[in-house]
Parts: sequence; structure tokens; C-alpha cells
Amino acid sequence: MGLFLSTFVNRVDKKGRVSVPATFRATLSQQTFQGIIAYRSFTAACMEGCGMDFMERLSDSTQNFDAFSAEQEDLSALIFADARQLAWDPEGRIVLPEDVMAHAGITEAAAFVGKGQTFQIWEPEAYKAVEAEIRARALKLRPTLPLKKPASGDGK
Amino acid sequence: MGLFLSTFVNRVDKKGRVSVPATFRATLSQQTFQGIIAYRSFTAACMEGCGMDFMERLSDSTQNFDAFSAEQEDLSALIFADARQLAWDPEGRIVLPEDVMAHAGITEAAAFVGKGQTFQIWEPEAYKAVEAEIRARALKLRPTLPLKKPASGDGK
DNA sequence: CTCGATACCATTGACGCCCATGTTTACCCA
DNA sequence: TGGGTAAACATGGGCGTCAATGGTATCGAG
Repeated sequence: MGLFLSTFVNRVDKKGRVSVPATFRATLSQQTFQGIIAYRSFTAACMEGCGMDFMERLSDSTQNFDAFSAEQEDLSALIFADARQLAWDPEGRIVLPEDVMAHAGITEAAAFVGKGQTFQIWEPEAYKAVEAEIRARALKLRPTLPLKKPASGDGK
Repeated sequence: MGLFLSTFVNRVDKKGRVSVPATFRATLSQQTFQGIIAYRSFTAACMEGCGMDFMERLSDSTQNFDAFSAEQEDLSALIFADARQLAWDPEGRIVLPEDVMAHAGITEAAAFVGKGQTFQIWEPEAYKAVEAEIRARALKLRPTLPLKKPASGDGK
């Protein structure tokens, strides 16, 4: 399974177009929908991004009523309502809608930030500030990452 | 499963290329992604290095929401955002990005330091200093390493 | 007919691939 | 056991391809 890794800053032209990083496109290449899904973050001034399969998994999760609280169901409903399908053109660019750019404060450039299964889209300077903040806190608290054991069997 | 062992110092050419030690490549040879993943250490002036499977394990771990605190989630998110996929060329070299070399202070050479499951990339002189420090501390404290029992069954 | 959206085309600059070379290590044979 | 040979690895440079980016044309809707 492909992951969204690293951070890429790409220019936004006057038509609102921006290139989706090639590596992100590669991870999404096997999906039914040739593009990305984007919705406004609840907690930060950025967009959340993912592929269609992630949306389907979210949908599946909400089917298990007992697995999800009422709050979580509200949240996922909000996500579905706000999600936009942004197809990319033959050159791999998407067009950022007005309100998306407004929500994230994006003007001239957009930062695609890998989050593993998903990614985020930020105004580059805003992300730098947030990142520095988290990094400083991480340095102070020194949390440790509990890792699962490698998949049993072979190391393939 | 292969381990990253020993320390290798290789030259960095003017294009920023450096050979990944052959033994490290062998350790990573069975991975889906032919290259290394590198991200900036939070605590030291070096890069942390690993293979794609390590990232996937991290991703799997973050799926267990209850197992993760907010701080840990921040940290793993930071790793994903900072992780760079550095594929090697047919000769086994990777290109070190500008900011990577800046963070680690690397100019003419890079030291690949085995850490077992992972490895680190240092500016050679900087690592020598840190190593001497750790060695001196180890001599004084005489820490002991608790060993797990060997896995029953196969030793694979 | 006008405006907006999307496909098409062109440019450039970085990155990956190819070939060539030196140097060390490992191996084979005398 | 020693020398010679061959393979593998580390290193350097040149070139082609692809991704990112900016502009133009075309199609459709209002």
C-alpha cells in the first residue's frame, strides 16, 4: 500500500491551478477516480486530502454503528458533505476552488504535506509555523513511538 | 530479517550524490521501494534512515487510535511530513537534498551509521565527536542490555 | 455572444540513467 | 603461501527524460 510521504511546495497560477506532486499521483494511480478528495480540516487552517478509497473506508466504518459514536457519525457526515472531488488534468494539476483557497489562506503557492494514509494542503508559511511549533514540543516532551511488530512470516 | 550494522563513510560529489553502503542496500533489497526513507532527527544534527516497511509499520501503528496520544500522533505526522523518499540510481547512490545536508551539516562526506532496525546519516566529524561522548558515558555507567529470548520455532 | 472551464502545446530545469574509471576486496591457482 | 586476476564497489561526468509551470486554443453553457 502506498503512503503519502514528504512535503512538496508547488506554485499556484492565476487560474488557481496547482500540480499534485508526482509521488502522490503515483500512490493514487490505482484508484477508480483520477484525482484527489479534499475537505476542510476541522481543527486547522488547511485542507485534508485523500483518495477515493479512503472515503470508502470511512463510509464502511460508519456502517458499523456500534463501532462509531454519534459524534463520529456527525463528523463523517460533515466530511462527506464538504468533500470535493478534484480531478487532475492531463498534466497532473488540480484547480483549487475559491473557498478552498480562502479556508487555507492559499494565494501563490500550496504545500502538500504527507500524513501517511492521507495528506494535507497548506499555505506554505502557515505550515512552517505549525511545524516548528510541533517540533519544539516534541523536542521537549520526547514522546516515544510504540511500533507494532513487523508482519509475521517473511520480511517481504 | 537483515540489520543495519557498522559505519561507512562515503564521499558526496558536487551533485549531492552519495553511495548507500552495499550491505545497507542488501538489507533493503526485498522492499517495495528501491531506496531509503530519511527524515530529520528531532534531537540530533543527523538524518534518521530506514526502509519503506518501517514507515508502513508506523502507519499501521497510527491506525490504533487508542494506542496513541495526541503527542505521539503529532510526532508520527511530523515524520511522515518530513520523510523523503530517496531512490537510488543503478549504481546505488542517492541524492541528498539541500536542506538535508544543511540539517546534518554534511558537505564533502556522509557517515552511514547502523542502528539495527534503522540507521543514521551524519557529518563524519560530528559523528566521531558524538560517538566518543556516548562511549565515555557508557564506560562510566556500565549499562546492561536485557536480552529477549530467541523467538521459538524458526530463527528466520 | 461572452465567459468560464478544460484540454492542448511549449519551455525549462531538475532528476534519473548510462557509460567510464579507479580502488579495494575476494578468489583462484600455482 | 604468495602473486595474479577478476569481481564488486565507490566515484565522476555527460546526456536524455519527465515533472513542474506558463500560455494559448477550444468547447460548452448561460
